[in-house]
Amino acid sequence: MSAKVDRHAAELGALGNPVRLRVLRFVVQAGTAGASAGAIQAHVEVPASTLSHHLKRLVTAGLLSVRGVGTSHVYAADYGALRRLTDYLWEDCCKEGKAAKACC
Amino acid sequence: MSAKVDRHAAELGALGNPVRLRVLRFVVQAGTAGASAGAIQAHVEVPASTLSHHLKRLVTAGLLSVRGVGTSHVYAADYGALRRLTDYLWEDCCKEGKAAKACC
DNA sequence: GCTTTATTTCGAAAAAACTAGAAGTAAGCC
DNA sequence: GGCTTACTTCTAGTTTTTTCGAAATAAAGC
Repeated sequence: MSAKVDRHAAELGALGNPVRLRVLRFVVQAGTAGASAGAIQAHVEVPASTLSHHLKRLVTAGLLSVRGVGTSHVYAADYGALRRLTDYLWEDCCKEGKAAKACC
Repeated sequence: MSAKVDRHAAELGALGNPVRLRVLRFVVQAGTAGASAGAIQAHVEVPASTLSHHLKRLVTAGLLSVRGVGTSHVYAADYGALRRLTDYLWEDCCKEGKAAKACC
């Protein structure tokens, strides 16, 4: 029960960095085909070793998946995980509020 | 333009901690009336000084607002900010994808 | 098998986050 | 004015994050 909060907090923490957030959005926009580490690097413009570290964290958090294609590593978004995460933030919104309809 | 990414990354970073995520959900569920620091503390069970630190960060990130009521400090969620944040993650989803309808 | 290309792992230093006890502030009550 | 309640700020120690050059790995092509 508490594991759920921890997992989602880890996911949010993974997104709580400008470089990683830009990476995630780039990959989300790339669709199910995903994007290679090289393509991502061209977009975010950070050293390869730094990017690799950030990609690893996004994968560990479960927001991205990797697959090897030749010498390239292709990253794709886990849309299900992302949906569950955004839904979680709004879960039971205003359940205590009486006259509160404006919020959700 | 880059400020937007940075701001949202700061918001996500603010949510990237189990204690703060539990706080946000509690306050979101409390509706527009909000919840006092004391009520929040009873829910998350951390020392007052630790909680105060976390609350401050959520306010600084713009996800929560505070107002003083007597000796109490009442925190309320900024539903607009939260909505903009969750929308941002899905913005332009699959815009590069051809046969990708399943994701969004 | 050697070279190139693509990316990850190692290592190490600087910055930031997390935690919490102790002390401070501020409103309300007697 | 003094006491209580409700929080916040100060201070400090520990852990985590962030960064990136250099070295390592791994698949392909010649």
